[in-house]
Amino acid sequence: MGTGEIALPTFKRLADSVTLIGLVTQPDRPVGRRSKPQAPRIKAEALARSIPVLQPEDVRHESEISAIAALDPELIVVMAYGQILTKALLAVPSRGCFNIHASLLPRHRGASCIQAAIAAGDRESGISIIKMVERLDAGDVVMTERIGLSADETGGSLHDRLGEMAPELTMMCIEKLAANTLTGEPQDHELATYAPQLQRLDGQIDWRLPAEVLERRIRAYEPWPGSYTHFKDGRGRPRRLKIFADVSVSRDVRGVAPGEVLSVSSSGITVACGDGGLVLNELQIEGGRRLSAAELIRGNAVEPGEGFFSLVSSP
RNA sequence: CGCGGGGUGGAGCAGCCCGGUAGCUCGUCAGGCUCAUAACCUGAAGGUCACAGGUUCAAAUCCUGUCCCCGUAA
Repeated sequence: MGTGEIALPTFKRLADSVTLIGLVTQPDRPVGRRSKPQAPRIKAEALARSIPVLQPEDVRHESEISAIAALDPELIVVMAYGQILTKALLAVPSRGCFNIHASLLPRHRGASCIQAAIAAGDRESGISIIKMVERLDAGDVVMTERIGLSADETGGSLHDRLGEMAPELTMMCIEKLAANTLTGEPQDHELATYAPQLQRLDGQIDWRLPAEVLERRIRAYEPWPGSYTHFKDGRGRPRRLKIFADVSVSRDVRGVAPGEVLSVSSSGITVACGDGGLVLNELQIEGGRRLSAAELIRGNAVEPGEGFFSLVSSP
């Protein structure tokens, strides 16, 4: 069971190595500019291999569970599926349900575990495979693999690295399971943290936060949900400004209101934060292309003293 | 036909509302200044103003249609 892109490498590996009797993934959702329903990529992969695909709107429903049970699975592997499995479903496969989770559990349980690791400033993250229980991401850990995070790590880069790591670990897990040598270790629930699902609005920057926090968050939220703020253009219209992960922290910034532009040069636009300042190097005005600070300055008059701001003031 | 921006010399933008053959910053090329330079000075090249049709003496600018790019919603 899986939906997210991160599950693709593992899905392909499983399809090549074991008998996949079915894929359960989220229904096609309308996405994009013309609201075209779009199928998860993993669905196309499954169809190309003639693997049956189920796309229940809600897997908690009895009829959906029996449809899965009808396939008579020995094992269910879950990765970035997007729905919570109920007790009844967890009991379907004879060898159980295992979840491949993109963080070092018990740290960062939940949907945005990858972003959370970077935003929290963690030095390392990794993949955990757990035996699933009813409580979200709380089952015994059966496999773990760690990797270090680099200083310029983004959500996207970590996502891809973890996605590539998962197949190997998954296969090891399955081999041990087949040999009856798989053991699990209970999580220390006291240490658990939760990373709730992110919304677009979460990408709005609150300049009152310390620059270091924002810098990490901007990296974590790239490319999803992305980071943005607003500014007033030449005609005074508030316009959305996307901020990409090429940012750095500027130290000696004092006595300036958060959100105020401190300096503008081809080497970046410096904005005051709650503590310190952020130097923005790569930006995109809504409707426009993604530009370096140098390019943006040429056509758009950004002056020191102007304010960047949030349209929805967060409490 | 979800909502909203936008398509103007190589790049980023202004001009469009109040029609009269195009401007700014940067880049490129040539020359100069300089120990030197991404700095400065002088000059030059480079644009069917997305495309098609319409209105008009005259359209980047007004009207209609088409294509393309971008942001964003459930």
